[in-house]
Amino acid sequence: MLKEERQQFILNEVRIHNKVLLTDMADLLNVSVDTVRRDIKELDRSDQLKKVHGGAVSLGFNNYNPIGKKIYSLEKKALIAEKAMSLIKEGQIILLSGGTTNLELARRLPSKMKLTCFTPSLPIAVQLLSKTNIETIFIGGRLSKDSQITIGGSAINMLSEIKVDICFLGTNSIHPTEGLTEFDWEIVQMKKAMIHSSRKVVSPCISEKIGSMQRYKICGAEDIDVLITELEPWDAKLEAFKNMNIQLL
Amino acid sequence: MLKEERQQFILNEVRIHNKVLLTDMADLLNVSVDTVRRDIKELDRSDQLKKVHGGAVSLGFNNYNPIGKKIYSLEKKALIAEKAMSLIKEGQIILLSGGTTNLELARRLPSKMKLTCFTPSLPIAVQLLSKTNIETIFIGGRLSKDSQITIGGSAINMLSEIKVDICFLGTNSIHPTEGLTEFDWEIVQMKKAMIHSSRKVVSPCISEKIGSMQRYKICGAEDIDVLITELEPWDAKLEAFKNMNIQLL
DNA sequence: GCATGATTTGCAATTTAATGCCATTTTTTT
DNA sequence: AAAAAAATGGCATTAAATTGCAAATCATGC
Repeated sequence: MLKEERQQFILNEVRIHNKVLLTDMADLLNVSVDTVRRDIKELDRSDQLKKVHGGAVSLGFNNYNPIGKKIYSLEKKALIAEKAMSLIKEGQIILLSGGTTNLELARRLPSKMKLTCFTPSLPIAVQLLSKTNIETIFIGGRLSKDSQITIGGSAINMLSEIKVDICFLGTNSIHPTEGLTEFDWEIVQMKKAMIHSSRKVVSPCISEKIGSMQRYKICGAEDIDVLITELEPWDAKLEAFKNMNIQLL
Repeated sequence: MLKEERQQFILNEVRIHNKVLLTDMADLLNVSVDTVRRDIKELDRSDQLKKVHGGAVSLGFNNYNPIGKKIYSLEKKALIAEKAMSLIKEGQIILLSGGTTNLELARRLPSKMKLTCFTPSLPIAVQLLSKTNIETIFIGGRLSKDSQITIGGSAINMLSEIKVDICFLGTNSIHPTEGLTEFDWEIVQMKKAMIHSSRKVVSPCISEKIGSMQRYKICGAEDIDVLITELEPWDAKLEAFKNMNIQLL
């Protein structure tokens, strides 16, 4: 196998997953990690990806958390995404907020399923490009560099003009009494607008985030219709949500 | 077997597989690897493929943009992008249409330059994410899967609400008398709206596209302010544009 | 037909590049 | 602070490139 092929492969993996692990690449390509490291170093020097400790990430899609940890919670997010899939039916209009869990969901949407999909998230839009039967409508606005979604008046304005069947609301913090909270004020505004534009609100949320709280409130826990976690339905952490008319998945 | 035949065969293999191994070719053609090496060297010198350690790959083998399309005539586009850079000044508000030439331009924008940048192009937005001082505003709308830009009423609407200093209008076809033309009607609408929102219209355009024509008209050649090509200013192809009050770069 | 010169091809010696391995240092995680 | 994972730099091994050279092939003009 040519060096160029290998590098192309790595680049391709990065394009698809937004990140790669050195060890995975070494495994898949049957070369030593040193070689992959050298390849990634070259690709980094030629600005085709960004080298990070343990692997590489695609340019622009900055992974602020270390890559190893990310992979770990990725499994939970994958599980949540699988569950979320069961809520989606052919022909529906859905709205995907940002966040890596929703990105996992977007990745899993079958190419053959006819859907209309609104999103303010750049990585999700990129992911949806490859799904031939999904019509993607991007919510325009000012791009926030760290969350990689559009925010601001123009985006909220565009949201105010739509009504979708289901909104998958990437959730950073959820608390039985305090509800859904966020660190960033502008994102709060976006999420409020999203809830307002949706008939049904689904909150995919990994268990670590249950019970946590941040500065600004988006809505009460009772305002969401479905809570999806990677936990089994009888888990203690979910107890507090059981008499709230929330469907637990 | 003639040398010509052999080289044609190699070229064909490259076209089909995007790569060839030196040893495979030597085997298939029953000649020594030295011969194949010499053939590949010749083909490389005449720009028909790219020679690499151990074989050859097709031209443009690793010219991928962030979303995964190959960029052809990268060199020319890079040159145009460099020229275009000279038109941009700190603090300006610019509008970048889609197209790979503009993508090259976006790639070159210095991270430290303060700019506000509107774009309906997904790859360009991704590229701009990593530029810390550039505020990016994404024009929302329906995403066209092949051009990877947003189109449709919503996008045009958003464009109608802005006014920028310079618009870099990726150009598919330009003709001295027929003006700028496009194949896709929806993109025509977008480009018309972009022109309308801009004080100054710049058309970066590789020389192959000069003189060509497509189905729908965007605007007359005289409606653009600057034409940037990779050619020298005295090139014959540019003659027709010289008495049109267009700045040539 | 065949001698001549140019081109093409294969071979061998040498140089260069790619890869893997390992000891050491740095970074990350616990 | 200790342990684990990853990065770095040096070195050895192997594969490939380069160069020079000689043999083979070819076109040509006589």
